[in-house]
Amino acid sequence: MKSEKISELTTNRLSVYLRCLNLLADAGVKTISSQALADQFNLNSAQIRKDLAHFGEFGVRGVGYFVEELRQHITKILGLDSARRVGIVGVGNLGTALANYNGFTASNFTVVALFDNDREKVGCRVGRAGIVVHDVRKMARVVRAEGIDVAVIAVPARVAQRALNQVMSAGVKAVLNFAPVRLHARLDVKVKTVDLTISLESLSYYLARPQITCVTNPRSILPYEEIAQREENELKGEA
Amino acid sequence: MKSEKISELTTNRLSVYLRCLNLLADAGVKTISSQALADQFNLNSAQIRKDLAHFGEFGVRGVGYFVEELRQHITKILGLDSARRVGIVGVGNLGTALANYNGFTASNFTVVALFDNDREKVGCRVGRAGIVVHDVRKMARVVRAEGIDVAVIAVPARVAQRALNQVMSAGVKAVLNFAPVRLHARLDVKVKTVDLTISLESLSYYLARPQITCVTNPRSILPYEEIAQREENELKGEA
DNA sequence: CTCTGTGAAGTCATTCACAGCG
DNA sequence: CGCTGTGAATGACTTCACAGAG
Repeated sequence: MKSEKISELTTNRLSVYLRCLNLLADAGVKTISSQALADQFNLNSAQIRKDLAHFGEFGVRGVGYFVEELRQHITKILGLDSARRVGIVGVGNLGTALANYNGFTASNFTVVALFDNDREKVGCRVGRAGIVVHDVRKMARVVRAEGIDVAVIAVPARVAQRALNQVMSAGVKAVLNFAPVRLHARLDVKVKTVDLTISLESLSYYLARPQITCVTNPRSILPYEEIAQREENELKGEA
Repeated sequence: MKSEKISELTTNRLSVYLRCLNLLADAGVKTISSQALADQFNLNSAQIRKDLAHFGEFGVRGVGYFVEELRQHITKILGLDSARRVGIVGVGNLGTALANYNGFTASNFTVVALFDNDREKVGCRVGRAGIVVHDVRKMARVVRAEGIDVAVIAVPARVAQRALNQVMSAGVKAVLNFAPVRLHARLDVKVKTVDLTISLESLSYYLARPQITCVTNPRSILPYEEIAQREENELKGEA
């Protein structure tokens, strides 16, 4: 394992590889070549080999990679072998939806606490799991008591920086932000923003220019057409 | 307006500039230089000038850009001057949260229909606006009747490709996908995926390596420290 | 022979630096 | 002067292409 800097593009792809390897392992596939893996998502095989090479030599020449082994390596690289405890700040529509979201579990994340500044909401229990809503002002205490590693910011843009500041004061080092603002964080705190406004407006740009051939998802015409045909046959009674 | 290909990185930034210009306009600011704009989000001023130059010469040398004028230009470039009608496929936690999401409105998007394959849900009305849930098999008809431009896929990963195929059959050309899978789309259909799993796992990677200095948000130490101080003073009764 | 790991080449994106307009 | 618009330089990421392991 060399200790150079790994770009976010690489870690994002590792996550994609892992997802695929989990499926392959479930399907009982034992080995896979970088080329076969690359074919799954229109990627270059050298890219995959380079991404993995940052962390060691996992492959066997002439064979490829052992699925189960590589799966475990990437799981460890991404830190998904140890459980993470999540706190969600903001119990609105989004915060509530995220509290119920199952996708966290597969990645070894568990939502253990919710925070809101609305007196009405504090003390309530939310969702299937009945997670309790704490007062934001008690954040530092709850973060310590519950061992929270990761915060999710699901408050209005107006108060997102304030929420982040509280989260940072409480000692949380990793934050997933859904508010459509650029937040200022300490250098030792990792903030990742999911900005729906940017995604939507960027879509709108392409919608306004139907002549532009889609840049994302190139080379994916052939496999689709087949699937589409099959699906369309399943639709009965629609013109 | 030159007709070269505009990268998604550029359209994403345009969306960020627009957000900032809207705030400036509200604050009564009349003109702004690329440098002042760049300072707002740790960006290079040449980057901003280049981004804008793709679409025309909007600036005035020695002065900068007129806020209101540039705001209108970018709004038009992103196609946000004409209203967009959105259909959401999948009325689970996420679909419901999105149906109630206010952020759409600011970008001139309106959610006009929901779709689900669950008989229990079809016919129900969801959220404040009481948007009706249609059977997915009626999608083509509803898309035509309601003039839907944009689809949001909020179904489980397992059935996301099927949902996309139905959406494409119905003639929708722009899709925002929340399912954690790589979807295959026709070349004339723009799909933008928001993958929470990737975001989370990528965060996990940095969490597993506290020694790594955060790569995103560089150069933003000084302004934060002040704000943090102010905020922390607001927190009474917390250690 | 096949498929990895990797330097070298290529492509795309950002930043520099400055001519030239207002 | 100050600030835009832009070629030229740099840097980041991807792909090529091949030596060498199994």
